[in-house]
Amino acid sequence: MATATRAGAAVTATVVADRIRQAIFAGELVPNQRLVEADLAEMYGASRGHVRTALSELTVEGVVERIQNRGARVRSVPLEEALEIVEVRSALEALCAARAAQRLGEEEAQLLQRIGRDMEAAVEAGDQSAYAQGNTELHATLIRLSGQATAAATIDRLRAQAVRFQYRLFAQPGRSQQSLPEHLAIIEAVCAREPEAAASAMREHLMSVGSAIEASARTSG
Amino acid sequence: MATATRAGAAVTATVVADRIRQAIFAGELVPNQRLVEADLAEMYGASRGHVRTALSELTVEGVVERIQNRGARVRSVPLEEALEIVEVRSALEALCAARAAQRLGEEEAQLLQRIGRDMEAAVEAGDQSAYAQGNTELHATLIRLSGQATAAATIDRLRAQAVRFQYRLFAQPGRSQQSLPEHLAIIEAVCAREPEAAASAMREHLMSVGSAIEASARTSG
DNA sequence: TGTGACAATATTGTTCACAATCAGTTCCAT
DNA sequence: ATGGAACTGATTGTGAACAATATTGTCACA
Repeated sequence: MATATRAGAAVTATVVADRIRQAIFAGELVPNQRLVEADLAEMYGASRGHVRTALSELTVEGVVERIQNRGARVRSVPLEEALEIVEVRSALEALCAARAAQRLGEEEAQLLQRIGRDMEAAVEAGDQSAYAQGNTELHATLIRLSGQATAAATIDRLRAQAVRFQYRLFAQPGRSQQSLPEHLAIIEAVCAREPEAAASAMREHLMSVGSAIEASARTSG
Repeated sequence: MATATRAGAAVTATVVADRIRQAIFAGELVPNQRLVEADLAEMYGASRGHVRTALSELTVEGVVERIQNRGARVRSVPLEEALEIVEVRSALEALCAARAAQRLGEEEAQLLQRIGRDMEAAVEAGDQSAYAQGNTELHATLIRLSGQATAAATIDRLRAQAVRFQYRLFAQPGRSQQSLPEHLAIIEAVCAREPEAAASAMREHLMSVGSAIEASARTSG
């Protein structure tokens, strides 16, 4: 159980919302888990009112589900919706990849290539954690380089919703071997400043992610 | 000033949020207009607490802006961001158009063609309002036929943010003449069950919308 | 006339107590 | 034993009171 924050600190609704989001992301709060207002208030050292508005905000974001008079729980995203989310992400990240290819400077190109080499090394060394980190870094970097703040915010929210399925993916054996070439293809296309090719490569990669999620869910329940 | 809702009715936070959203959409609340909690509470017959959480939710959605201790106001979306929104919509609606083309039944095809004829007739008759209605119906129908609930929700939210710019667009003389063929091209591609062509046509159309918004904003302020 | 300090007002932020509701349990009549 | 009505404990929903903060208005003084 987490220790309460030091007394007297202003724990506003936004802070509570961040903590809960983070806890869901870290797997400390699992889907369908009940979120009792009083418990959260004590846990984070906030008033119940703040917890309440935090839960309202998280409901709008789609990570929490509320039922009248029955409280809030971590929303359980069904497989079907997770696949939809991947499709939407595919469209948006393809846009970002294309824009990144258009705006790419020499320095940024080297950064992307460095990330590619790290991922390659991680696969060779069999270091899953390093590979996962490289994956996150690559996607985040491309989104950042695209300069599309709106797309970035949208993607962030969608990812937060489907976080459960992301985890399963990296646990899948042989997954990194399959996705590495896809990632390298994206990097290559972006560094070649070819927007169309970059978008294609990203779409192809996320289509493969979708298939992997589906396969993983169908077998492991 | 609007009359208060009948006393005793349960005016929950969600209802207040809907009303405010609607008021912004209808242009009754303009960008940068201050949203004083007590006023809204009286106007909608809700308690201040409900108004407060409604404002929190709308802030998350991006239609309202809040500053600590200084209250809420209707967020003024800058041109730059509006153009970003159009780009993101372009990516998402292209996805929807493609999916709609894949899933299209005979009945739905006839519906689309009917909408197309209506829009054509509206342009010939010079009926701006009918054309705008057809435009809304076409986009909404394609999104619905795509079966992509996630994309639909995302597009809805984005449109709510940029509503101010939509208005200007229809006021622009000759705008319908330009966009009609784009709309017809979308309908044709979808009815031909060609996903790629449908996506292309939609992208092209929204690119044109982007240009028109930019032109309109640069000249009129 | 302009400027700064100060007071008055308006508005938002926070907490708390109480009402409403629900799930589970007990108990009674059949 | 079984179905259902009433009870109980836990939890959420609601509104109002109070505190904190920003904005506006006032006035003395240079």
